[in-house]
Amino acid sequence: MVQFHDAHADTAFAALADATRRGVLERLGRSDASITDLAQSFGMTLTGMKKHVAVLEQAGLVATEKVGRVRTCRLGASRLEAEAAWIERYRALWAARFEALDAVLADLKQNNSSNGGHHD
Amino acid sequence: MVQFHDAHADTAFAALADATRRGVLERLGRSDASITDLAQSFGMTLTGMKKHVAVLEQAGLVATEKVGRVRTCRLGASRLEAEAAWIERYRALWAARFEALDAVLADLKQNNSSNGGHHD
DNA sequence: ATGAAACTGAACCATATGGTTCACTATAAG
DNA sequence: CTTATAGTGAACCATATGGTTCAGTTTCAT
Repeated sequence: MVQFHDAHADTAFAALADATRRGVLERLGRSDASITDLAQSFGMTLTGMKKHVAVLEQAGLVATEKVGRVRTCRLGASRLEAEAAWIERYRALWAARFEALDAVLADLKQNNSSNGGHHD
Repeated sequence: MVQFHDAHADTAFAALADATRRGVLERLGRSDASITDLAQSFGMTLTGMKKHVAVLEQAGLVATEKVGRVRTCRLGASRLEAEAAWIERYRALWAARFEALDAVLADLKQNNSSNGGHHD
């Protein structure tokens, strides 16, 4: 029962798992924008876009502030650092596994001509 | 209408957006495992685990091979390279935005008074 | 040949997701 | 004061997701 539940990774990756939301991040990378701006850019209703923004905000990827009647969205203070760190950690796992595989392959190549060596 | 639809990013991030699936990746980082192994480790039915593995396989994060009656799962050939690249690209966007913010703040500090504090 | 083990597939269930419309509030602008 | 603009919230809808059970199928061991 390993289980290790990381709620932040859940919400962050879920937020990134949608093309519209990734598009919003890219858009906000160019300049801040209102909900209306975003809704229009991505051809959807205000309400729909507001939900996407809420998801991104929940994940800490976007920050918003309402002044007057317009809510302005910008990239969140939490840069993608946590997510990048997560991915890097797993890339290390991959590397380790594939190094092991490489070792096995090298070994096979060595014993190849001599006898019928068998591994794992 | 920016839209830019990247189907691979969709499936990859969606695959990562689940704690059980991330746990499976970690588990496979230690050693290959059968569906039964994984199901037991995570306290769920064979069928349930098989679905998770299917999702990971679809995303290219896991590869499986069935020999005899047991299907062995290992980390996929697609290391998290695409995902890491994606994230790095966006971290660049973040950096650009925050550099702009820094410039604004620096400007403010200039015009403020001769004695300045600090930011960030 | 019998039976257990490992997987597979279909059907089902509850909840989440991505989107809509409609009614409403709050702020600008005339 | 009146009206248009920007956003909000509730209700709804279709589909996807994460899980289950149950009924196979194949393979391995007796």
